[in-house]
Amino acid sequence: MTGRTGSTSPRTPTSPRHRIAELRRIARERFGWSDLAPEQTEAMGALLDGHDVLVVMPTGSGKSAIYQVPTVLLGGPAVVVSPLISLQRDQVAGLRRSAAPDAVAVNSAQPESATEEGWRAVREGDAEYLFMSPEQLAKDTVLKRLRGLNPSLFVVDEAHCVSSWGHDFRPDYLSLGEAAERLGRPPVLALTATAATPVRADILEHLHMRDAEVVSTGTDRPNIHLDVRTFTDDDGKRAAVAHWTAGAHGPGILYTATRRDAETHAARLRQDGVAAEAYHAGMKAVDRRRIQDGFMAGRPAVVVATSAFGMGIDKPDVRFVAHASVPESLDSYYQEIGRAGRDGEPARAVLFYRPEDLGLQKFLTARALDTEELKKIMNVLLGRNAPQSRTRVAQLSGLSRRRTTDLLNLLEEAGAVTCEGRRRAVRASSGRTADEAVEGAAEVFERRRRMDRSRIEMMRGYAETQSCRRQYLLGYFGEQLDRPCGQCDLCHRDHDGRTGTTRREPARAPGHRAPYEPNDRVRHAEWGEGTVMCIEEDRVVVLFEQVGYKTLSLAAVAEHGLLTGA
DNA sequence: CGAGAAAAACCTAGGTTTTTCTCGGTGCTCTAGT
Repeated sequence: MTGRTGSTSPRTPTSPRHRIAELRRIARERFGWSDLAPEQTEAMGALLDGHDVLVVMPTGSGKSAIYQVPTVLLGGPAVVVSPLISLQRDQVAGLRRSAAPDAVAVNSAQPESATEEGWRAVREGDAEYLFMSPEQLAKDTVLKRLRGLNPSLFVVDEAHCVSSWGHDFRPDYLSLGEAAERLGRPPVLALTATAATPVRADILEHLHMRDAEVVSTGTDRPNIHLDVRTFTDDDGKRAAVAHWTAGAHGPGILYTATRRDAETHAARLRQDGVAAEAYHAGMKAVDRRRIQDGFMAGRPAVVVATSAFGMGIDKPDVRFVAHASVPESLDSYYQEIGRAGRDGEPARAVLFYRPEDLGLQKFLTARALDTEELKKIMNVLLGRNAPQSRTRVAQLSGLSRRRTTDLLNLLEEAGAVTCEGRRRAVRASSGRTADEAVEGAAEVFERRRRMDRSRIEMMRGYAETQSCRRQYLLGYFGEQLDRPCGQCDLCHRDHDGRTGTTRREPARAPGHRAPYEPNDRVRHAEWGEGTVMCIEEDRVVVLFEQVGYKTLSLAAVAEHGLLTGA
């Protein structure tokens, strides 16, 4: 096999129909997939035409095929950004077992010899898929080598991580767009199972996607029954969680907010004779692997876990996902319950809710901003005319590399610094003092925090809504469900009337147009412009760009003219 | 923001109540010391 360095594969112009037939043939012969869904071929076709594509499809519906099949036609390696090394391993192993082209991974958890062998295999055309973390793509040496390979696709798997992790936990996610540019800017493909409006915006922006085609199959998972149980005291809730989970039909996952709760709930379930194991990031890697593999194979039947568990779990027959405490957003919640019922059979999502639990989530999203540190960085940059590397800025300001990246991202978003050239060197924007820059960055930080807070409030909204849960949930993701779902606790309450409440009518009388429809653009005097997300019976939820999600009473809106068309 | 542990205060000598303190979630990578 000759090396691929320097060669670009010519794209043969073919008719769309011929091309789809070609994709189907490859899917069948190389991957063993008997058919492709229209959404899959649509996304593949767009990639072959050189477009960027954002795909929002439930896990298990064949998202990976969307880059795996076209890569064969494009004749260049695909760079696949994957958040977890364990995930990379699974994906590499899966491709090696098939008749499809081979895959390799580049990461710190394998011997250097293995990594070198991986580079060689891709260079000489023995492998077509190269899996790596965002952190790898932050390194100059890695980007240089990649550029020499002329990648045909830049794929970001689990792309919601850009939004959920990039802003603090794993800042290298925010530099992936830059990385794609530096390795020659092939078409960018972002894959995720769920993405609300602000998450999509984050993905498109930070991956530098241009005129991206959005392919979405709809978020709804109608076979998952939704249920919320509300409690006032902690002990009562704990007892109910233990009792319900012990009696539930597994396999299932019980999510907790803390590692300690994971341990205590698991111990209690074992006492009750349930094959349950705790799982969290504080455990040894071998134990985590053992529990995950065991769960896939059927034992333990129940994993009691923090949010560390789940990504890459594609077990079809998970029958329930219960939450002993609320997560920090509906984005996370839907991601987690989406692990239930992938086989299409009935499954249950139960949230054990106590308003006080929101406090922990508020704490976890309430990191403080150190303006002194921001100022140090700005003073370093303002004292120099030439652009500085990030490492140099860290040295000069006496801050860690990690912290520096974090703060520079903030300053960049505020327009106080600009990044130049291929090396992402930074310099201060002209005409701004250090204080002004710090103020701007603090504003960006505040806006982000308001958004985080408003997400928590939407979580509260879901738990406390009195209308259909699924309508609320889908509304959050910008989708409309025209009638109550009949598959949640509130719809059941309405149908059998056991609780004595009267059946609730839909928000609008027939033939009468509601004052607002989802996706309407509106303006609020104080909160600025926003988009209507969903309408409950007497309330409307609006996503404002500057302040996040807000729930307004329709009566108050009408009486005081709070919202105007924008 | 809230839970649970530890410390302090209580009223009267070692248990009980009140106050203070600490901790809480996600992973990569590189390096130093076994």
